[in-house]
Parts: sequence; C-alpha cells; structure tokens
Amino acid sequence: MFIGEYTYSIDEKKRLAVPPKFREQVGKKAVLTKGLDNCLFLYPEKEWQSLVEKLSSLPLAQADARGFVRLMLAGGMEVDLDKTGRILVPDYLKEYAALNKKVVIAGVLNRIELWDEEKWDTYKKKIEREVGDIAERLRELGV
Amino acid sequence: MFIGEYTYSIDEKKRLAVPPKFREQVGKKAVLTKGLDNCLFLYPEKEWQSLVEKLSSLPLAQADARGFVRLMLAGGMEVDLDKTGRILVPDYLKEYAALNKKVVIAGVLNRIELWDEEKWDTYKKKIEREVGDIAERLRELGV
DNA sequence: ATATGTGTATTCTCCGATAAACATAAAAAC
DNA sequence: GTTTTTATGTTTATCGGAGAATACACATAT
Repeated sequence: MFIGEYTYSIDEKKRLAVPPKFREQVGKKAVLTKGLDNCLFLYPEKEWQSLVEKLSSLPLAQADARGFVRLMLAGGMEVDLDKTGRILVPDYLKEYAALNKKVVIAGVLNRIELWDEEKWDTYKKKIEREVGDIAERLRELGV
Repeated sequence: MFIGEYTYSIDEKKRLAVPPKFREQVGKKAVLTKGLDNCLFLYPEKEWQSLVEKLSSLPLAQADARGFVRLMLAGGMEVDLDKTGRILVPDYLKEYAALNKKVVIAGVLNRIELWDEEKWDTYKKKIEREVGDIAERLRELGV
C-alpha cells in the first residue's frame, strides 16, 4: 500500500525520481497513465494487471466506458526505473497533467499519483475545506 | 482502547513524545494522518489496516470519495517510535494541524488525536457550551 | 566508412536534510 | 533517599536529491 506525499523536481530531461519509500513496491517496471482530476497514475506492473482486467469487463456498448478505457489504455505508457529510481515522463503525459518543475508524488492505496504542485495545493485546499461535509456524506458508506 | 489527555512539547526537530500509557498499545510503528476538525489521527498499524479496507471499497468514480481517500492516504505517513518513544511529525502534517510548541495528545477509542493546544482549548470550550444541545440531537441516534 | 548530431543512460560529487545515538536533567516511584 | 523512568536537548553519521559531466546508442549525412 502506498501512503504519503512527497515533492520532487522533474529535470529538463523529464526524469522524475520515485520516492525511496515507494521503490521497492513499484519494482523495475511500471505503467504511467492518465488519471482522474488532471493527475497521472503510476501503477506497479501487478496492480496494472488487475486494473486492466476490471477495464476489460466494462461494457463496450457504453460510450462512457469506451471513453474511460481509451483514456487509461491509449494514454498509458510502460516506464522503467533507472538505477537511481527515476522514470522518464513522456511529453504528452507531462502536458496532460500540466507538470512544471515541482511535482507532488502521492501514495494512494494501490497507486501513486503525480500532480503539478500548484494544482495539488489547490485541490488539497478545496478538499480540506469540504472534508467535514464529505465525511457526513460518506457516513452512509460505512466509513 | 485509548483514553485520556496529555500535553507535550514538539521540539525544533518536530519530534513529539507518545505518552507512556499509550506506547505499548501503539507498538513500534504507526500511521499519522490528517483527521477531521484540523487535528491529526495516529493509528496503530492494526487499526489502520481496517480503516484502509473501508477506504479501498469506496468507488473510484465518485469525486467525493476520491478526495477523501486522497486526504487520508496521501495525507498519511508511516511513523516509527524512537528509543525514547517519540515520533517525527512531517512538516506538512505539522502545518495542517497548525501545531505550535504545545501539543495535546488525546486518546479517542481506537485512535490518538494530536491537537494544537490552543485549538484544543477552543474546541473543548465550544463543545462544553453546546453539550446540552448535542445530547438532544444524539438522543435520536439512540445514545 | 567516417563524421556529426541528438537524445538517453550512467556515474559522480556536493550539500543539505534527517534520523539514529548519545547525553542530561527533571520527575516519579519505591 | 535512592533508583528508575521520562522528557527534552545535543551531537554525529548516514542517506538522498539535484545537477553536472561523461559515456553510450542510434540515426543521418557526407
């Protein structure tokens, strides 16, 4: 399980370090893809497999599902970690998530999320403001 | 079960002592994360696991749930107790809870809460003022 | 076949951060 | 009153990130 939030710089060659605490869990190969809310998702090989299975089961007839599957699959890219634990972020993903120099790397359950620092701050502030209400609504779900 | 309220100083290296009465129950590793009402939650490993299970079952497609999971997970951090029973509070959590030197450490059922002393006093006074009304409302819930 | 260019991979070093070990002083327990 | 526990402070050594420099692979052109 991934947990915690770190900030790293993406260098001019679009290389980005995976935090040491995550490296072992990620392994040598991972999949980087477009996520929800303008961030990127980074999945370890195994987690990616089980996600793909879920996506496979979505109904082809449903336009929403087609779109989502296309976003995740066509948008994805296999990435390798180099000896020092960095990945290479493809241009089109860097652009999708509007990544600048400072990138927030957040562990969320079975995936790692990459956010542009500014976007992350904005999002976080919004959530923190609303968290009381959200918790009330989630109560129905048993949290 | 955690019970009671203690006050400790957080030092300039952001180390904070876990009260001796809590140490055995907490163990060597714990998870510190953002809580509700601007405090921090400290969970023993086991309690954290069962919380994570609940969070895992929330639907990825629901924006509210995503936000809440991100707050708890990305906001969390594994912390170790050092030889003298202290944890290291990460900068971003210290900031989230606006911790100053004096920190109130309160046992609440299956978790420990960390509060800035001033915020705690204010909150406590507010609750004490409203306790009558609150009790009325809770009666409907069967307390 | 050689030269040149472009982009990626690797290694190295510096500096700062950070956490582990150590030390001291105060308080509590017996 | 002595001993143990606890709270807090200081020092030290290790580790990690960032950037620069180098080495390597591949392509194109001469």
